[in-house]
Amino acid sequence: MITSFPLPAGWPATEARARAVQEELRSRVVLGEQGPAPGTGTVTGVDVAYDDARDLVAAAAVVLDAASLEVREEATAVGRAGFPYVPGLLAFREVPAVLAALRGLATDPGLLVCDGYGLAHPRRFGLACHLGVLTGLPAIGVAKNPFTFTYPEPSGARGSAAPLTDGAEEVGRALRTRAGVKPVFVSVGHRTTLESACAHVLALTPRYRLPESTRRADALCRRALEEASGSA
DNA sequence: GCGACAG
DNA sequence: ATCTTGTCGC
Repeated sequence: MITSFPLPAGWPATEARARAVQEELRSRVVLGEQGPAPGTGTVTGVDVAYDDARDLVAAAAVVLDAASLEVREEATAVGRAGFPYVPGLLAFREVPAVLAALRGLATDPGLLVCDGYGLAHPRRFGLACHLGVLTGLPAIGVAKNPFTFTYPEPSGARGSAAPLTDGAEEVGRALRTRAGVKPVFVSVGHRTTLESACAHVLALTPRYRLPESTRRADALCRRALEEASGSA
């Protein structure tokens, strides 16, 4: 079923307003909190898939048991994308759909694992920060690319990490989740620390480069998009 | 001005 | 993100 996503208060219509919203909301990011202990409670992966031709966006939220990585609950939401993809403004394209999917969960999401950045962002307010602030949940960002940031290559061993930097500032970490495979780029979203975020990511990657939470959410939102496209 | 640029 | 064949490896 295709729905119309409710937009959060003050939702911007232009890029300039969107950047202003980021500048304003970033003061609400809570840093320094330890956050949930890796391997305990629940962890929720969120991801979004698109069908640009039909202007469809599908979001998925998959709750995993943090210890066993078994799926506890899943939810999806499909609707129209209300914002184009603009580097640095990804959240405005994905947040309404993700919030709709999260509202469909009965289980406590625990930690939110987002596909993209948190503090590793031009204005230090990436998708993971945005979702964290709007939901109040602890959140982290796990991206597949370093974006505009730089990092020294971490050693080839799983678990090795190197700082992801913007000038002299460490905005995240390049973390090797599989030996000899390109690292993932982890950053803090809300209510947790970079060390804890990296520990969570390692706990979520026993076998593949990307967190199980992300892989499950990715597969689910693609499926939801297929079903919606087929019946539209 | 031009290129780069999370998903 | 998405478009796409074959291919190497566990």
